[in-house]
Amino acid sequence: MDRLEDDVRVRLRQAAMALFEERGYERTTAAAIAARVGVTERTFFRHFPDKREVLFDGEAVLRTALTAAIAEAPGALGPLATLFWSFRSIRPLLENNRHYSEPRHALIARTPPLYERELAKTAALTDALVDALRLRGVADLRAALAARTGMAAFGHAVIAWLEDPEPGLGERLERTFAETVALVAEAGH
Amino acid sequence: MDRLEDDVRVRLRQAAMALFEERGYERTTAAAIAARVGVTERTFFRHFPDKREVLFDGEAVLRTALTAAIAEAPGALGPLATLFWSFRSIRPLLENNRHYSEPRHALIARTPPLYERELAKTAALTDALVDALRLRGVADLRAALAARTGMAAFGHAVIAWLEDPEPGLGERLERTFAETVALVAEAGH
DNA sequence: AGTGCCGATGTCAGTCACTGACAACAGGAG
DNA sequence: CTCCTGTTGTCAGTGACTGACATCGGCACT
Repeated sequence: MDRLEDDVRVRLRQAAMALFEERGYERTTAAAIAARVGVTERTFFRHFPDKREVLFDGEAVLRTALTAAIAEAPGALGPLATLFWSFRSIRPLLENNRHYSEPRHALIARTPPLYERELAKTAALTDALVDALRLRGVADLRAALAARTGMAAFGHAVIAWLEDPEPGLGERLERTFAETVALVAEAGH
Repeated sequence: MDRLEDDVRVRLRQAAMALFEERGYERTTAAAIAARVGVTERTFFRHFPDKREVLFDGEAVLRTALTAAIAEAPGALGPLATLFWSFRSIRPLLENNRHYSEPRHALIARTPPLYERELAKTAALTDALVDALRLRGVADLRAALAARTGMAAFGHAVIAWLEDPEPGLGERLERTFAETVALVAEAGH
C-alpha cells in the first residue's frame, strides 16, 4: 500500500545510489537523479530535504528497532549491558541488509559530505538511545555517557564487519564488547 | 609575524562569529561576513574552503596537542590509560579558551549544519588519536576501539563542562573516567 | 632606479543546491 | 458532476561555491 505511494521515492533512492557509484557523488546533480526517474528536480527536493538525505532513509528503522529493544531488555541489566543486549538483538536486521549497506558504506566512507551526514545520523541515534535509557530510569548524564560508550563499540563492530565480513557480525560484536571491557578494566587504575 | 599576514583571516573569523550570533548562521551570507571585514566574498572563500569552516580553525591546535601528549605519555600505560592521561594534560589549553569556546559551542549546538561539521572534526580528531596510538605499537583495531571509547568519554566531559562550568573541567574528566570504568565493569558479565 | 616575480585580492561569469509561489492534473468522496 | 486533496510541473530567485583572468603592492636581484 505504501509500495505505490512511495514508488517515486524508492526509485529516486535507487537512481541516486546508482549514479553516485557511476559518476561519484559530487559529479551527480540532483536534476540528473530526478531525470533518470522521469521527474523534475523540484520533485526530488519534495521527497528529500537535501541531496545527501536520499541515502539515509533507513535510519529511522534502525532507531525504532533499537529503542524498542532497549525498552524490552531484561530489567536487571545495567545501562551498558542493556545497550549491548539491544545491539545483539538487532543483528538479523543488519545482516539482512548487508548487500545494500555494504556498498553504501563504501560510498559514504569515500565521500566527505556523505560521511558528515552519517556522523550526524549516528549522533541522532545516540540521542535516541539516551532517551530510551532514561525511560528505564537511568539518570541523564549517566545515560548519555553509556550511550556514547555503547555506540562507540557498536559503530566500531559494525564498520569492521561491513569492511570485512570474515568473522560474522555476531562474532564482531562479542569480540568488541569483550575488548571494550578489557580496555577499560586495564585503564581503571 | 603571522599577525599581519593572517590579519584578514582572523578578522573574518571574528566577523563571522559576531554575525552568526546576531542574525543566526542561516541568515548570514558569506558576502556579508566579507563585507564587514572590507573584502570580497571571493576572498572569504580563499581563506576558508566553505562557510562552516570559518568556525573550525582551532581544531588543528587541539589535534597537535593531543597527539603530542600521546607520544609523550608514560610507556607503561595501556591504550585507554594513555588517552586519559593525554586528555588530562590538555586541560589548561581548554580552560584558557573557555571564554571563546563556550558561546561557540552554544551556537554550534543549535545550528545543525555547524553541528555536523563539528562531528566531522571530532571524527578526524579520533582518527589522529588512532594514528598516535599506533605509533606506540597498539594494534589497529584495538587502537580504533580505544580511540572511540576514549573520545566518547572526553567529548562527554568537555560538553558537560561547556554547558555548566560548575565542577571544573578536571573534576568532570575524573568523574567521567571513573564512571566509564564503573559502567563498563558493571556490563562485564 | 629599474625590472621581474609573487602572493593576496578584485572582478566576472557560471554551476548547482535549494526554496517559495502558483498552476495543472488525477483520483476519490460526496 | 463536482469538490477536495495530494502529487507534480513550472518558473523565478537566492546563496554557496569555483575557475579564469586582471591588478596591485612589496621584495629581491641587478
